Amino acid sequence: MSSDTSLSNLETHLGYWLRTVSNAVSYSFSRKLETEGVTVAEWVFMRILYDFDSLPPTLLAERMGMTKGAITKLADRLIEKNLVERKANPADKRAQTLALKPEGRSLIPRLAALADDNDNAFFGVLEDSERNELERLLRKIIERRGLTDVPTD
Amino acid sequence: MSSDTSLSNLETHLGYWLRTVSNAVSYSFSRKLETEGVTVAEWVFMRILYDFDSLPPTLLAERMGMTKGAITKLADRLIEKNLVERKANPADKRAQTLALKPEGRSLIPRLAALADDNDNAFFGVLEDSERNELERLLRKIIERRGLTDVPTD
DNA sequence: TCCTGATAGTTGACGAGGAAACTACATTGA
DNA sequence: TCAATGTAGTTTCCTCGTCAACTATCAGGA
Repeated sequence: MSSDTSLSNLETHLGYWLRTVSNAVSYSFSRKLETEGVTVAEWVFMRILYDFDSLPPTLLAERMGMTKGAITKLADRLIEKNLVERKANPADKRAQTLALKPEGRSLIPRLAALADDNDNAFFGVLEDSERNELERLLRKIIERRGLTDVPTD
Repeated sequence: MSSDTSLSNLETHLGYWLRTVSNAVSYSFSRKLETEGVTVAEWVFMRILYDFDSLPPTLLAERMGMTKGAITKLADRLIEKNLVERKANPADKRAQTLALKPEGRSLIPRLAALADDNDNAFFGVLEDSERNELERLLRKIIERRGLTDVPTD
């Protein structure tokens, strides 16, 4: 139909493929997490907290590539669900710190299992060497580019 | 600190890396497209239409992995911007068809250039062979899994 | 014919982020 | 000491997508 044969195609952009696969993976993951009443962002949030006693919202925002505002709301939701708690910082009344409650902590293994399942469902079709290569390439992009292009406020 | 050393880590999931890179790429792309007053979804929508005289919303939805409802709204926005038009189908009064207006069509080359730029900015750090491999792996996943895990209504 | 069930597209409620303005507190330095 | 500036989080408004209910139309029998 169209004319200009030299015009780049959707499929010629790696960003297109990346978005397509990533959306499918995340959508499927969100469906699985739904059974535990949790979203993908909430999983990431909690999984990060799992490795720390507590973290300030700003750090969470940075690690998750989200704005502070989004973290405030994410934390609100998790507190509402009784999975996370806010702790005041006596040394600085502006600051606070977020931590998993025992209820949240005990949920993590089940969520991790779902994450494993989901990853397998998609990347299990690749050979081990291919999975390694995919990870290497993705890491390389992040490494070289930094994650500069992400909302920071 | 945390206890269970056998628990899978965020970074062990390819889905995590995929999401991270994909978000960065899309976010950066959306910033570039903003200069032309268009979103990423609008670009994809228009680029698909560019290769056809016209398509029914249902087909667009399928190709884009979005719901019919989202397509309705996306089309509304593009019509509002005078880039796309709805055509009635005389043979079936329920059906309709979407097509680029000349204004929309003439915008495509500029948008394609931005897509090229963006792709380069991220994937230019890879060797040619690495880019090919990345595309191959992503295609393989889609091929084997189908795009079953995407909202369908 | 007309009734039943499928199909095309729309709508409204909702959830989740971004942007930017805002509040409260802290720090610095004249 | 205290004004100016900086920093931590919150809030409001906006956009965009899903979901599910809805309208309109069509197709296939009894």
